[in-house]
Amino acid sequence: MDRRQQKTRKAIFDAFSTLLERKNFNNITVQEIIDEANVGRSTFYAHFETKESLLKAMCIDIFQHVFSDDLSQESSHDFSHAGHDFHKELTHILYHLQDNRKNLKGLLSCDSGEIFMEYFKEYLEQTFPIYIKELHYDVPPDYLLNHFVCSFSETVRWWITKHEQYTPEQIAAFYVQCVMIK
Amino acid sequence: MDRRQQKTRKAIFDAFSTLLERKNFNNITVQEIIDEANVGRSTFYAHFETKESLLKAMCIDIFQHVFSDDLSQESSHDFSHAGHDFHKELTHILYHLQDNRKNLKGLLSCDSGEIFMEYFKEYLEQTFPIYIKELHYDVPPDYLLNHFVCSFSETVRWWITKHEQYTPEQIAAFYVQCVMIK
DNA sequence: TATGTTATCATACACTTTGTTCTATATTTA
DNA sequence: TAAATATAGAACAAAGTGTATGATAACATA
Repeated sequence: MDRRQQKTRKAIFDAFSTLLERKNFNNITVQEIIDEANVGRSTFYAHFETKESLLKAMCIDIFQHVFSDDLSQESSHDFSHAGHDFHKELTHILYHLQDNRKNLKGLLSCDSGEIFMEYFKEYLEQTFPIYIKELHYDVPPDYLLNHFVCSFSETVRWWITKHEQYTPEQIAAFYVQCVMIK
Repeated sequence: MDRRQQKTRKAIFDAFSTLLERKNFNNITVQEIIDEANVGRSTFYAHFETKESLLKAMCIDIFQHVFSDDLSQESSHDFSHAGHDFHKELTHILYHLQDNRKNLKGLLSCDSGEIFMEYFKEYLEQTFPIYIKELHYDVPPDYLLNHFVCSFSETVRWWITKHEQYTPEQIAAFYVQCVMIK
């Protein structure tokens, strides 16, 4: 990739991130991003079709780091250890998210929040099934998956936006305690 | 209230509802609402400041019906009956929501979904505490409340948008089973 | 019924934002 | 070095927003 493209892309990402700390996604204009990034108008549109494309690209960027080294490949998944592995995987994800908390606070603000959460859930829907497939609830399987996925993503939102004082381990413990019937 | 105002308000609400069935909130323009409602431009702005105000007004309208006759006033709240009352209250809310499912499907579509969900959660946050105050989890109280509220609102979204075949009783049962540790 | 009040309509308007197109310039790659 | 490519900057059309105006119609009330 051309160094110029890399620099431009980074400048736009950084500018977007800076703006997200100050204001809602919907109230940020392309012009502001351009000014903050110190980049030409046509240059921005050479990289991203719309403001939404930029948001999506940033989400994908974050999730690539969070879900790249997949713990589910590393550890055993006997039924007996399922709870323990699940807890480990969650903590792992939470640590990666904590590294991005500066960006996440902006992404989770009001309007862009829904978009971020949608992508987040997509990843979780791929990750969670192996951990909950052994559970026997009397509910439709896709309801159960939705419940686990939504509860966790909302836990993350609760943590990042309002309760940063807790550690990833604590957050994982809160979640598991509420969601796992013993 | 002037009959003309009532008629205009209803026309705008109906138009908005119709448009929400066809397209996302963010892609609906004020001009489209005006055309569909067959109402003058300045008339629209005499009623609502922005498109978002209209959305908010519609949400409030729905929730007024859903949460108006508050079951929590009617029934006993001994600890022993808490579970039963909670189930009854949930079913009651779900029936009201089912009556509005035509509007809700539109409101829950992508972009406006977040806004609807926010208001919905505000109401639930007022309704739920009495039902969960007796539960003793080792998690922060506001995390627990957030967990119950989010799980239920996401249950509603799951139901309205994708699984309308279930009855309110079934949905309430799914939720309670997943959320209540026995 | 007569009268003052108020909501509506239609139009026009200034303003903001968007996304495209163009050319000259600078940077990169081979 | 030469060809290819990314950028800056400006200009542009198009779409949407919210406001202001005066004429008309519907309303409430005495």
